[in-house]
Amino acid sequence: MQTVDEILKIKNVKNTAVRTVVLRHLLSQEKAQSLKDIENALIYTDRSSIFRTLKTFEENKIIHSIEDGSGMIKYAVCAEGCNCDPKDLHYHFYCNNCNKTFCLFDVPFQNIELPENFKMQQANMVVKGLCNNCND
Amino acid sequence: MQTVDEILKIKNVKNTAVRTVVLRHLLSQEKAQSLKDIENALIYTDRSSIFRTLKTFEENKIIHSIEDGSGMIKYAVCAEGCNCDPKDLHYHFYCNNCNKTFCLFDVPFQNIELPENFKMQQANMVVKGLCNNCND
DNA sequence: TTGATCTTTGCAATCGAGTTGCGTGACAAG
DNA sequence: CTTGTCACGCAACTCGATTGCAAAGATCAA
Repeated sequence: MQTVDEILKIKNVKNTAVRTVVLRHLLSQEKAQSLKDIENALIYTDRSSIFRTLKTFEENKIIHSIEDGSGMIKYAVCAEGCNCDPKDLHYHFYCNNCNKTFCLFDVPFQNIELPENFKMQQANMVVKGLCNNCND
Repeated sequence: MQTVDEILKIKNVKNTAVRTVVLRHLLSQEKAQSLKDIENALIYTDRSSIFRTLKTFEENKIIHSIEDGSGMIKYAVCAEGCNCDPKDLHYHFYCNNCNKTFCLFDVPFQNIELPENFKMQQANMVVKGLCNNCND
């Protein structure tokens, strides 16, 4: 696992106090985090600062965002070497019971045969159901 | 194509003035519609009435909702015989240029191998890119 | 038909996630 | 030291989604 400093350096993003704590928090979580999640975890950091930090991270492909249908955008750290190209896509899983969102890096992402003359640039794939903790 | 009356009857939803115009509008569009789209099209119908109508339609599986990342939930009429089960799932396509959302009923939806003990109940699959009109 | 009851509708208000404007302070270049 | 750029925190705002409430309409039993 790369460190906060290494990631920021590789992605050419200047290191600041807020960026460090936000990225450290994201790395420490196994589930994708919403702005509110981060806000609640980092009570001394302002919401708008976290917001702008997330935008910066997303622009620089440090994190990617997921629309899981919860009404809040979730963010997760990109895998090493990810460029957020179609080839880097992966499925997400949203648990209807515990409301957590996982990146399914290990589930193969198959090619989708689009209709004539449609071009894929990105995708947001969310499978919903029960996660291993909630599925009895 | 089924008529508005037939669909409401099959799905056991009482026919009312608002329901008729909303469903008729949805049927007439080839793209998924947001609440605002419908509001703009049906200028004599109140937003909250449309909103509650959409909720009713969704509960009764007349329509399904799509989170395409535009920030607005889009709605489209379910295909005939759809029960909104995993087997009825299909991909959606969001055009980054014209901001329209299509149901890709003809694109086969493959089984996804979830990790051990994860259970799929629904899915929200959105491919983003350029549609046939916008892809030069 | 009448009255009781339940549902639908329209209006206005509220909620909440996301976003922006602005002033301050830190840091860097010259 | 001066100047410029950038990050930060605070407060305000935007806008789609949602709800409370009362009036209008539908339903049903007598």
